[in-house]
Amino acid sequence: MSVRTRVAPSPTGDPHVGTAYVALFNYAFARQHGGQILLRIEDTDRVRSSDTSETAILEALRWTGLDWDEGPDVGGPHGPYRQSERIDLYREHADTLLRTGAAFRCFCTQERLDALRRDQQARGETPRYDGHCLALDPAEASERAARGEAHVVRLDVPGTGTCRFNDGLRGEIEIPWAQTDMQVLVKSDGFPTYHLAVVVDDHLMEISHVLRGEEWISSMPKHRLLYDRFGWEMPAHYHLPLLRNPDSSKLSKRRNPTGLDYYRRSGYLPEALLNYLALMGWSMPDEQEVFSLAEMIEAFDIERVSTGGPVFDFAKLDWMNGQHIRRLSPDEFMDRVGVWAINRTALAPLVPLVQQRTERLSDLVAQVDYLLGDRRPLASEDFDHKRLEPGDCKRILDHATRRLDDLHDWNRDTLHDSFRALAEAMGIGMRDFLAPLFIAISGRAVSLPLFDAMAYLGRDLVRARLRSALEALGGVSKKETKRLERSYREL
RNA sequence: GUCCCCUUCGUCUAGAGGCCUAGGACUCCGGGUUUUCAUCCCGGCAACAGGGGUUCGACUCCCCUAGGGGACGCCA
Repeated sequence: MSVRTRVAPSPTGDPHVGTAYVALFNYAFARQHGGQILLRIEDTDRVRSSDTSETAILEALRWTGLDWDEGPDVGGPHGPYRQSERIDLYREHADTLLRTGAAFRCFCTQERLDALRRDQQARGETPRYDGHCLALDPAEASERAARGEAHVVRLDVPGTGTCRFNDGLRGEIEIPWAQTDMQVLVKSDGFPTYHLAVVVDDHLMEISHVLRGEEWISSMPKHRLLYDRFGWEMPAHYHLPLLRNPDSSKLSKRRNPTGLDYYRRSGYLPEALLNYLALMGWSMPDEQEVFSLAEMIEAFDIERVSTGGPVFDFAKLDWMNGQHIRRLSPDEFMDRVGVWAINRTALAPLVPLVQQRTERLSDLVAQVDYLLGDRRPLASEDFDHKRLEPGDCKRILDHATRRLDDLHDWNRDTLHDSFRALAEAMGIGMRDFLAPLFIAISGRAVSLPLFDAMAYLGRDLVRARLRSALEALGGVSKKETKRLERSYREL
């Protein structure tokens, strides 16, 4: 049987470094075995999925240097590769489950479900659907459904016994069925949930090996049950460890840059990033640390993947990047600088900002240094201001960060509007409000227009600078975080 | 709270019962090369979570405890 793996991102946000991490292992594994890798877009969340996100993810993944044999952009024999275009397939399979009694229609209201969950949690139980609608007569249920009554389709999960399954890295794992919820398979909007879609697609797309994040282990019983109910053979599953913050929690954008865009813009070479990610959980048999993708494929062995959650270490990433940069020939080096930012496309947005402020061409570099490179390191004195206390600055930086995380369209005007509204809500004049932000973003009190600069830098770089500014102000304690959270909510 | 997973230097890891006086890399600290800096080279600090077993012998196997993480959504 030929090896087929897949990478299946959900287009609900910015391209994540974790996606590249999992994609890398899927890629190396498939290529190592002379198999194929495909890319599938998991856009079954109608509310959160967006085309913008999908485009950005594909582009970011391409930037890393990985590619795929089948996907929404390249086509292939198992398409479509976008789940939103496969709805009929899921409906058909849900019907099969309904017909065989493996699943049932559920008409319970959100209120009932919420109350149920509350009670169970109060009693210290794992929240789980109580099977209320299981008692419904299937014929009657489908009649109600046919009349258009809102409902979902749930998986019928046994209440007792144990589910056994195998994880390629950990061996056999047992989870009591009582821990597994009667998962919603089809939402009331007719779209499938992840669990139904992933099983149907992995089977139909002939995936032989699933390499995915560790957070899916607890969903294995649902998937195992679905494969069994469909009478399908289950692919081999390997759950990769999760990338961690320095405090060992799951890598999160609030604490670390998680966007691939951050790494690209900060001047990391994609091959260095990939090399570093490879080291997060895998090592060469001879412990060679600096290597190319081709060398990795050559030597890759899934058995050598370790299970402990690796902490993402920027110091080592920097060293790794330096290793790759120094190995470039002078010609390659010049080319890479060009590809990075010294090209017409990347520079074009800066022209309207700098041209009218320029008398000599040599003025240019000093004006854009913080846009092309890092801004200087900050100290708390940098935020001294005649009308703002350090506490005010913290509040502004914190609230700005929160507001930005909720901002969907990232451009000069939306940034302006959302900050104006925020300043007003906080009762601070726009001029004062912007002062700490200028420092945080540019490192200077006077610089190019703030919103243009932020638009140019992009989400990830801006988030990182705001966080580092907050740290320069002494950081935010747990207690302060709580207070700031409340203060933001009350705006 | 319940269930599951994980546990070697600060960090990433090697180690698949004797090769371990536990090796490498990053960071840090010394020293050398270099007009400065960086690179490069040399050296140093630093770990098998704890407790029971199994065995002639445990970092390696088993159990318990502790710690960390994840899951518990009509999100993926």
